[in-house]
Amino acid sequence: MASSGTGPRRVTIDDVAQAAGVSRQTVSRALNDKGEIGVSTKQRVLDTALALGYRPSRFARGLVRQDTVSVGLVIPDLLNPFFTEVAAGALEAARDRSWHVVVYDTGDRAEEERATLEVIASQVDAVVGYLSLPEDEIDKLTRGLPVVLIDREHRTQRFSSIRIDGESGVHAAIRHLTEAGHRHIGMLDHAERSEPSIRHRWFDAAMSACGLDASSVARADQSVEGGEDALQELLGRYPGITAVFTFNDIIAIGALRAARRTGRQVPRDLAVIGFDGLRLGTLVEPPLTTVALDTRRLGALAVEQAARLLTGGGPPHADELTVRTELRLRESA
Amino acid sequence: MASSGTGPRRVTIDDVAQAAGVSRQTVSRALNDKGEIGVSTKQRVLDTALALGYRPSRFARGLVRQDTVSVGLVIPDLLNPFFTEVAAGALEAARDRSWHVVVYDTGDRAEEERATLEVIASQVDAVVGYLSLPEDEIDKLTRGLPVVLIDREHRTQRFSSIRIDGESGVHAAIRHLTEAGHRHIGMLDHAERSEPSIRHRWFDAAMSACGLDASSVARADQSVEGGEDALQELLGRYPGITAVFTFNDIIAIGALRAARRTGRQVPRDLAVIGFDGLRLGTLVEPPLTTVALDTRRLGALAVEQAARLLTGGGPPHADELTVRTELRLRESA
DNA sequence: AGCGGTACCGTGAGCGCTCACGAGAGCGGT
DNA sequence: ACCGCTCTCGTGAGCGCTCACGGTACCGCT
Repeated sequence: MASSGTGPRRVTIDDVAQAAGVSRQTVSRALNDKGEIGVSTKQRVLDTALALGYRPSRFARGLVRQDTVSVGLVIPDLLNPFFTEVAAGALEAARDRSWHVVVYDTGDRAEEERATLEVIASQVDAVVGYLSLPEDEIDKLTRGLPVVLIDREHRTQRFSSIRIDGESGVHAAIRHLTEAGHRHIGMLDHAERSEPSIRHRWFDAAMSACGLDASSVARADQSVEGGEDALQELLGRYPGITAVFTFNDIIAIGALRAARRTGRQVPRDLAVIGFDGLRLGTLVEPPLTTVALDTRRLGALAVEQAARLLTGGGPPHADELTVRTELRLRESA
Repeated sequence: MASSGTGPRRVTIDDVAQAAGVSRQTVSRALNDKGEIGVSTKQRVLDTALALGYRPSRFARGLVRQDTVSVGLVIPDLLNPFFTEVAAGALEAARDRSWHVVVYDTGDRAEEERATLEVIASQVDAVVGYLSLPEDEIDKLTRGLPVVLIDREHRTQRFSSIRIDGESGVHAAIRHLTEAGHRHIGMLDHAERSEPSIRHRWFDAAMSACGLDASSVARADQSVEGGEDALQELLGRYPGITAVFTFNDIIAIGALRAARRTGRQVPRDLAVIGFDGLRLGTLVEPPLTTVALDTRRLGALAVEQAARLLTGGGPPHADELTVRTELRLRESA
């Protein structure tokens, strides 16, 4: 599985000790900058250690002084800017705790996720991230490991999760559109697990609160291309649409491109509002209006919750587990 | 430093063994799905393990069967799409080897990089990434650990590095511009370590090969805003400029924005060519012409080289350590 | 009864390191 | 000469786990 093979035995602390004519403990002292050691001996030990190519075993060290924590961060696709930002937030929070973060990119494949969880269980102290496997399977694979899910509903008490509260944000978005005179608003939903997404439910609620019909929906892959295709389909099926709300910014950007390609001016001919508030949205033309949330906080909260689970700290306040959203007006709507 | 404190002793394999009325070995067999164990005993052991909340120590396990490798990936800013892609490449290559990747984001601060390297030395088997500290300091902090630098020149034999060969790509870019009639071409260089970058040297060489003057240069921070500011400055100092080549795509995108803001049409009034070939470049308006390289391969090669260093494999061919570039024509030039 | 074989399970050792302790040397003070 | 103390270094134990053994029970067969 790895490097060892039948190669030469690794250089241990005892080898160094013997070569330098001292005891293990003295070598340890030299390497860890502890006191209780003469300067000349220290230098001699350090030299021989270097000469022998000695490198302490992190396992042996970790075994005795149990002071390092590492979390596994599992995400479907690091190249998706949304997950990148989540990861960045997690890394930052981990750094504050001097935790180590082992990152796994599953490529959005269930099989990879399974394999990752399998191997992760024996490598980290907690798991954090976007998991898509069924709960019972996750439970089985992680065997008691603390698990923090991000943006996912779950039934069992077995897991924690960080939630996104998009209700008010989506509401504000739809209200904004109606105030601009839009009556026929469509949505590009994400195609996950056949059932409609939570974001779609927020859309439904907001639409009916405004007395509008929310049935103009198309499904999109979570990619720019997916957004392009889906907008084409949506406009084909419901030609009267003057505005779209999308599952996320990536899809919205696809919609922007498709709109341009079909000769529509945004927002004049078609208003577009995304979801996530990615930085990327400021770079496209026109800059994307979006229901923004603090993505980095999403990752940060996840590791903080993992920390609580690990130390057995009390249950957190609900708002420590949810991030709120707000409408961020730019130029696409 | 971490969770332990004076908390209750952790549950060990012996605790489980005692509670289940069996030996350690039997517990081990149950947990690792080895044979030589009765089904009923196995179930009983598994149950008590779950009940006690037992989780095997990765250190103890790693110590005895030394079969897990992990690399530390150090990058200045995960949110910079370039580094994101490099990281993705590294993750993928690591997955192929079933290695673990511990990611550290230094935020481009020397102090963080130092702290990271310090802690990394006792946590991983090799270090890979973008390091900006002086060589001797890196050497001191990593103490014999295999280190693979990306896109950085180095003097000592102590390190390996993955190089970018931008010469032909930049040449093609400049040639493309001259063939389009441009005579006055500027560059937005990155402001690192006061000396001009290697990319700037390629620019110099390509310009003089075309018989042009390469002195119109401004320095930019490695961000969109940095690119905006720098283009303003460049156009202020050299008003005759009709085309710019930039240190990277991020800066180029800033240039695009600044051009639009100042009422210039790209590429009609100003041609822009970036460097890196980020996906992001396809999303901006107009799509960015760029000197493209395989960023993900950059990361992948780095971990592959780390693997060679770890196994003491022979020296690689030179082209296994460099990635080439090519001009990718889109619409900004 | 005796034998080999199979299915289970336990025992010692050891992975490489650090921690708590103790030991010796040297030195000054009384 | 004695005690104290400081500085330096070594020794046993143990972190939690797996591996290579060795042992017991029970089966069927000659």
